[in-house]
Amino acid sequence: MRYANTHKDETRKKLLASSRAIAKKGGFNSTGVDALMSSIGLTGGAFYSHFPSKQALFEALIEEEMQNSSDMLAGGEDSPDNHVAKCLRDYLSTFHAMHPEVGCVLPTLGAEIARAGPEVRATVERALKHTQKSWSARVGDPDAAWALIAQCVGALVLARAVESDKTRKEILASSRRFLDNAQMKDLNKKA
Amino acid sequence: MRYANTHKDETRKKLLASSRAIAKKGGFNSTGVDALMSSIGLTGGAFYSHFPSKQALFEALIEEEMQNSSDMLAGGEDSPDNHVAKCLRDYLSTFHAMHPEVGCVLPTLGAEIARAGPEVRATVERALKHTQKSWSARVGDPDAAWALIAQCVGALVLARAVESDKTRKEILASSRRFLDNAQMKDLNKKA
DNA sequence: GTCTATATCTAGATAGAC
DNA sequence: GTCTATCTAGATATAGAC
Repeated sequence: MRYANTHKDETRKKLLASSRAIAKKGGFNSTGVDALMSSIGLTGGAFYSHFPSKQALFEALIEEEMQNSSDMLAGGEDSPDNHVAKCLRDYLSTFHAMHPEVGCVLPTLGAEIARAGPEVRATVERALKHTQKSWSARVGDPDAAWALIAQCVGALVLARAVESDKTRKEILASSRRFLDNAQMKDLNKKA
Repeated sequence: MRYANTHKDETRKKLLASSRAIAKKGGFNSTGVDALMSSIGLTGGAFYSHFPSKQALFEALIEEEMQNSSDMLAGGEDSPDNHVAKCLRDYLSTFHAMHPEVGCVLPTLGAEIARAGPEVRATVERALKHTQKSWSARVGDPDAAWALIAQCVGALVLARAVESDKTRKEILASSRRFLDNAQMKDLNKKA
């Protein structure tokens, strides 16, 4: 063979990594296969050795993204008591708002997910429920767990939709303070 | 003239109304000018008698949408004390989640707004601040006002991103209960 | 596995007839 | 103001050479 055993895997990994960033920044539909491939130094035609269609890439991409987010947010058994508070602080940061390419998929691709097929949405649902369950155990309130997730996603959407830095920061800070004031098991311990 | 004085205005109105629904349902970028025009019984070429570009339509559309939402959510001086609670109940309804075409723009087009120019985002910012100010006065807490808006938008994104009706309803109900339990001036009065 | 070339389709936008 | 026809550009996807 002209290429090493690991070559295909590595290309696929690079393609996924690069596509995730590009799609989160500019939208998935709005980005062409050529652009995705040239971002890893290849041409458009080579794409179809890795995925049967652009849609298949979307599915793989969302699965990977949700897996990552959900693992990070849910946290392990060894996570500190203030794990949720830490997640909220990071999620609701200016850095996150300013860098969609390395952030959560939901604020950027949520609408495209909503329009996607049942398999994609089932993947998203599984991951969300995983986070919600974990947070529910930590904060001692299943409703609050869903509400925290919603609050985070919504605040990011708003923060990115406004024009001024001032308002952006205000939205994020207000969300953080609001959640800090909510009485939940571990939220009031210092992050 | 071959067309009545009011003809152009009416066509423009119909175009805007139809485009709003279509864009909120399927995304703005993903929908072509031909589709928008044929939805009001015209052909693509006629579009450019009403807007200089597709982007100009987007700007007009977002402005109109945000104006409507913001007027509705902010409410007049004669609004009842439980105005905010009523808004939350309607916003966080299954009906809203199932009918993006007649709902708020932010959950569906928030990401596209984030990628748009400064003018569009400034419009959005103005409208959001209007709602926030009004709600802040009503609930007596500026942070809570931003948080409520974020919670609403985020919950809708999540509700539409999941696959099962059960989880969708759970997310919306949890958000409603969480906000009901938050102690704010008018939130605990029956909606 | 990747390349170039290409087929096919759809997009935004313009020109000129009516 | 709207139509048809068309230009140009970009998209997804395939074919065959290397």
